Amino acid sequence: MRENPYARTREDHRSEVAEDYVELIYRLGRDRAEVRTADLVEALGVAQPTVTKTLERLQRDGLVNVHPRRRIELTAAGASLASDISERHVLIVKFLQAVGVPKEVAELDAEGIEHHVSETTQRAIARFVRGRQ
Amino acid sequence: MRENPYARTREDHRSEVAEDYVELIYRLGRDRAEVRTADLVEALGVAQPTVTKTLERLQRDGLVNVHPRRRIELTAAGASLASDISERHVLIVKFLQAVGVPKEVAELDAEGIEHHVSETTQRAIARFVRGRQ
DNA sequence: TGGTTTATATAGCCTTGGCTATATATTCGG
DNA sequence: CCGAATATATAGCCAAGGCTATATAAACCA
Ligand SMILES: [Mn+2]
Ligand SMILES: [Mn+2]
Ligand SMILES: [Mn+2]
Ligand SMILES: [Mn+2]
Repeated sequence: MRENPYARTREDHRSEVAEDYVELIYRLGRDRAEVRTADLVEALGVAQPTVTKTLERLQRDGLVNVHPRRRIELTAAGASLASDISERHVLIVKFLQAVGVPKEVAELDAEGIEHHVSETTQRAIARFVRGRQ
Repeated sequence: MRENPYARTREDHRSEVAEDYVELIYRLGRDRAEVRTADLVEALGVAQPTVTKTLERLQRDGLVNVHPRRRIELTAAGASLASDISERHVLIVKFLQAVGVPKEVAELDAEGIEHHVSETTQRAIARFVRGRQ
């Protein structure tokens, strides 16, 4: 029996916030000495209690360790997820740019698209991007 | 000041369920004499009360007219939105197929991706797809 | 036509992910 | 080192979009 596309999309969305948070923590961690709640508030554009509460869920799910009123760290699982989604993000931006989308717009769209690209599609895109360098 | 990609994605998601419902009602309406709740339940893979409640929201927002215990119709606004999103859906499937994604997988991924493709990107994709026919 | 089956509505519950207001802890400058 | 400023935590609210259980209406058919 054929998979239901709407169910797939709903499923994608259940991991979306987690993916964005760990990717962001991962990326910020390369610049700063440590990543703090305020950094995420700034980057995500949501209210501070939203970040605090979301981090609790991510901790519950084993993706981050939060040292209260101090820094936020990725667990091994969190770092692994972050590096996967980060790679996918970069690839999608390149892909969109390759077909003529301006970088700025590609970045905006990729932030949403990245959560809906299957393994199979990711491989096809990677081949395509490689093939035109 | 540069737009926040996370805010854009959150905004996209606020119209996503509406887009899928009207697109589906539109598409089903071409086969069947009339579209009923049960048809949406089947296609979406959610429980029946979920569809009933969602239709109430869509009616509140002026996208559908629900004749209780009878058929569901699109308003002019609903039909217009449906035709836009339907066109985008078809284009994305073609685009993915053009870079080597199997049709089945393209359909699955497109159902999520379609909600995150900007006007600018849609135009670029359309040019690309046209250019290789 | 009446009884059974099927479809829809209604009640009530849950989690996620938003928000504001405010309390409390940490940090920084004088 | 203390007070002000800043950052974080906590309380409490809300809407969306899921769910199950059950009541009721509509459709079918013997
Ligand atoms: Mn994202
Ligand atoms: Mn999405
Ligand atoms: Mn969709
Ligand atoms: Mn679609």
